[in-house]
Amino acid sequence: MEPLQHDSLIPLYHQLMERLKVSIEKKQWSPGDKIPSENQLMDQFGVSRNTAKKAIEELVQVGILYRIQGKGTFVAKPKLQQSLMGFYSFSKVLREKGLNPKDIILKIEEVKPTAKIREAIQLREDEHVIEMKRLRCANNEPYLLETSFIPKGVVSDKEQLKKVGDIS
Amino acid sequence: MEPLQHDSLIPLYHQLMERLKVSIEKKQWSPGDKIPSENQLMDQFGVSRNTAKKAIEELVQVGILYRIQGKGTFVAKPKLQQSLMGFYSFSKVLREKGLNPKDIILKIEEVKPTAKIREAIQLREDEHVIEMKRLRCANNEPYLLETSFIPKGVVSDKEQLKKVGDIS
DNA sequence: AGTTATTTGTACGTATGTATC
DNA sequence: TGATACATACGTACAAATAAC
Repeated sequence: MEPLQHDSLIPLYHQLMERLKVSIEKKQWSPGDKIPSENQLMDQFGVSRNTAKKAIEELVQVGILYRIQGKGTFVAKPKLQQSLMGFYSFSKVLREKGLNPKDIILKIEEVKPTAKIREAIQLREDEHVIEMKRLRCANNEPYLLETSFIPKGVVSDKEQLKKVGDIS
Repeated sequence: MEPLQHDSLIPLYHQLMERLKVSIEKKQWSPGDKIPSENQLMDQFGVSRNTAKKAIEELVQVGILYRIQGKGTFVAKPKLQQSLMGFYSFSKVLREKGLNPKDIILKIEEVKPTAKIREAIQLREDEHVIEMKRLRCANNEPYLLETSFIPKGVVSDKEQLKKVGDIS
């Protein structure tokens, strides 16, 4: 492993961040795997613990890693999987902004898609979709009425979707 | 101003974060205002510069503050205004996750809402809505067909919405 | 059950670089 | 030029959670 460039214009923590990111993308570590501890990164890359920590925290921030005090730092689930969760979690963003959001699910049922919908969403003929109508609220004020057609393959069943809807 | 509790279970940077947040919510500072520098916060609250910085960075993270090197730290635009941008920027989240999202707007026009929609979204009788049909894609794969009815008051006109749609 | 080692979390101090004024 | 403010980076110490013995 080549050393980091301590005289570079690019901050050390950023260089380290990239190294870690690459290692994950190259599948050197898999989701759930423990990556080296801060102390180990210190030795391996010749940086201070603070710098190692900062690099890790950046990656935690973007959802690539997660940390458990006393245990270690681990590779998070792949981006796609995460973002599929995020698809239905607009309100999570709102909550992070302190907006106390609430989505009221008006309708949620499996339907046979019309030809038009099937074409738009590129489904096979036999695939079903779930239709969900949601009234999206922030601070108890509705702001958006939304109808979504979700390929059934994306979520295993209605219950799961409902659950996602709740936490979303 | 009461001092922070250095012996509390709640971390200092978290306490300071709350103080700053409250000051902003109480309108002691307005959007665009400069808040005290790290050094000033050090003196005012009796914490180290690192701790002051950490508190600020947390608030930057959630979009309450923003910083400009050499100038200072400033209060960001109100949350609601920000989140209204976020309403139509699912894809921003996806891009942050590296998913190269693209929303194809299939339809976008001003319509008279049906009574049902008007009731759901709590509109006055004379208010119009914008109907938007979007095909949401990630990595060139469509995953969701969405119909939204957006109160006209939320966005000034179709052009603005389209713009938001583009960057979203 | 208790002790120790490991790992992350918090907090301090210091120094230097970079951008703005 | 100098003063101010944020950015990066080092070091240190102790606390808290976990795991292993």
